[in-house]
Amino acid sequence: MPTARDVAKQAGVSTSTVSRVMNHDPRISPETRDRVVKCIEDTGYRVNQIARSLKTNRSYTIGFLCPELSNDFFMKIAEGIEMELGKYGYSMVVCSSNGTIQGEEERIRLLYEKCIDGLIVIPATNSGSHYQWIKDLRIPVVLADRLAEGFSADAVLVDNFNGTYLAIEDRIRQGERRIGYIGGDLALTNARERDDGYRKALESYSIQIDDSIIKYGDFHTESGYSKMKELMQQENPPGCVFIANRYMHVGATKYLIENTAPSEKAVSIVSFDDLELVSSLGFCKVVVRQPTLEIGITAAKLLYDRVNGEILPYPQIIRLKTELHKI
Amino acid sequence: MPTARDVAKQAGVSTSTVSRVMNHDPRISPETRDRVVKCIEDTGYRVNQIARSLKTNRSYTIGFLCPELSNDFFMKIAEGIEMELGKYGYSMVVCSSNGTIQGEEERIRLLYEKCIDGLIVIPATNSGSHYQWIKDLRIPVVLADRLAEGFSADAVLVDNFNGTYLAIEDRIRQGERRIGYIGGDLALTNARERDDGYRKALESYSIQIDDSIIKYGDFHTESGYSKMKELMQQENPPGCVFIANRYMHVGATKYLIENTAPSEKAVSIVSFDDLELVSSLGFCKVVVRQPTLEIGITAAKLLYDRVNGEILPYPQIIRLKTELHKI
DNA sequence: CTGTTAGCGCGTTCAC
DNA sequence: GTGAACGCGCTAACAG
Repeated sequence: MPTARDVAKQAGVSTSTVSRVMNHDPRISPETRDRVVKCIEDTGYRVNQIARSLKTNRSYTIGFLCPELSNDFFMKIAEGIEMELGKYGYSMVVCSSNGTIQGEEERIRLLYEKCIDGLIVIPATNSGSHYQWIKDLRIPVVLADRLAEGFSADAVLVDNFNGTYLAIEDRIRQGERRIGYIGGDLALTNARERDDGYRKALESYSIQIDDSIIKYGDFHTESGYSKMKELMQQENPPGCVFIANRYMHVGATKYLIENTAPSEKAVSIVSFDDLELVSSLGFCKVVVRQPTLEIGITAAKLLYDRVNGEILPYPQIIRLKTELHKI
Repeated sequence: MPTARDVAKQAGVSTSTVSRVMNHDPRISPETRDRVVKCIEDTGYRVNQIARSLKTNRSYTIGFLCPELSNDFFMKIAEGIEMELGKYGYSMVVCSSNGTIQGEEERIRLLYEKCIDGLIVIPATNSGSHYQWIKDLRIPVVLADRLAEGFSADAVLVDNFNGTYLAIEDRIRQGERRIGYIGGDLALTNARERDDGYRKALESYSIQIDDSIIKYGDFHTESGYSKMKELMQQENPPGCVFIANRYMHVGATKYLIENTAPSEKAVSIVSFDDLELVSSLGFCKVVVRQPTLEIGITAAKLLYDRVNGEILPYPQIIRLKTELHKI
């Protein structure tokens, strides 16, 4: 591991000169620069970012905290973040909170000790007061996908309400009157907004809300399966079901495949987010698509601006548009 | 951001004492410790890991480099790594190589500058000579899922050959004689091993290899679709097809759903890795399951041992068992 | 048991 | 245009 000193010695200059060359300081003679550059290449010298960070107080590292890693949706967001911040030489420490507040607290402390320049988090629960701690330490925080109660901060979300509203409206216009609902945990703001969109759409068309065809899962596959089962086993099942996210959509579809005679396909599905395959299966008629990669990119841009002291109104709540996609 | 000095001043001790308290140095009087601990809590002091790293030459950070982030398989591995190394206070910088050597080179340099203690990589291509650079700099490297040519290192893989062999054998015993194959890019060692397993199984049962029903995709959904299409549009399509990974399995299944009359289900599928849904669809009869999370955990353990100078034969090539799962 | 000293590798004055 | 000197926050070596 050659250091600046090694390069300096070999080039017959001081370490400050090496530092200047590394940082493209203009007031350095071409000859010296060339000589130093050559020695840098010869020795294979690379700045030690740790040492640099200590001096400059910037780590060029940001944290990404989400409830779980093996989740396509979260990781698509991560991908967007990496794409965007990678351009500026940032790297990303990825942490899983395991869906708990304790997990989040632990990870946040860890990230703070690592001197991250900023943090992007997908809240695991509806509670966000513990984020305040790191924010007070002057680390910019950007929420993604969901808001958190008790914590006001920059956030990048999608238009859950309108997306859902339009999807339901579309089904109503197709003549559907009895539309069931499989939602997510209402503690999560995105789940709540989708819920609101569903109810508001029915209300707008003077359709009575029927609580017996409204079920709440946890955004995971199994709950999609079991909730769809509950719906279908009623004496008067809905003719169409809205499902609030992709994983529950998979589970619900699984139930339908296993329990529907090939001829009927009585039930249709409307869903937030689709998955491969699902569209070929014939159950799903309409999908609300969200710009997942964009969520990451936008959050990264926002964080970048905050880290670099860009003057923006606070907080920035950015809503990205969803898109109604008919299959 | 309070520092050790602040705590020291407040507790009326020196910074080394604070440091000792932080590091649980036993030779420190209970009274002093208590006083210092109290001041630590009062000030909200946390070690600056950057400064610590500079001194100790350990960052307690490892790198995880993989071809893409929005990939369930890779991220399941990442999850395993985080679970295991998180126990020891490590965090993980996640980078995407975008499937290219240049991407890998870039990221590796970045990670080196960040002074990672070790690196786990899922090779993007069959070429691995560029990993040598960081290994020569005394950073332990562990490969996951695939090997890379021109680079000998620790690796955690699954038993691709046997897994495939047994799956094919099972089908042969079920009376299947004409078994097609949709493989991955043979540049990847895991794809090659699965290929060998397929061929060897046919050979063992004296079944002639028929190149017209052997196709190669790229492990992504679209290629699964198009290769299955090619197979099915032949005059004499296979009655059973082995598919070498989950994403191609999804694509292939998609083709079958869209092009198979509900009554027939003429073709059956055997696959490496299943996905939700796929098992309910009736096409897939046998799946070779790999312990994905375990790959990550095992790679992390191995890396941990290397980082901590554990004496182990070099290189360690660990093969995890796959499991034949009938649906 | 605890304080003093030195230095990790770099960037940044401030001289020259 | 370049070098010497200092300090970022911490830990390790040596005293006492």
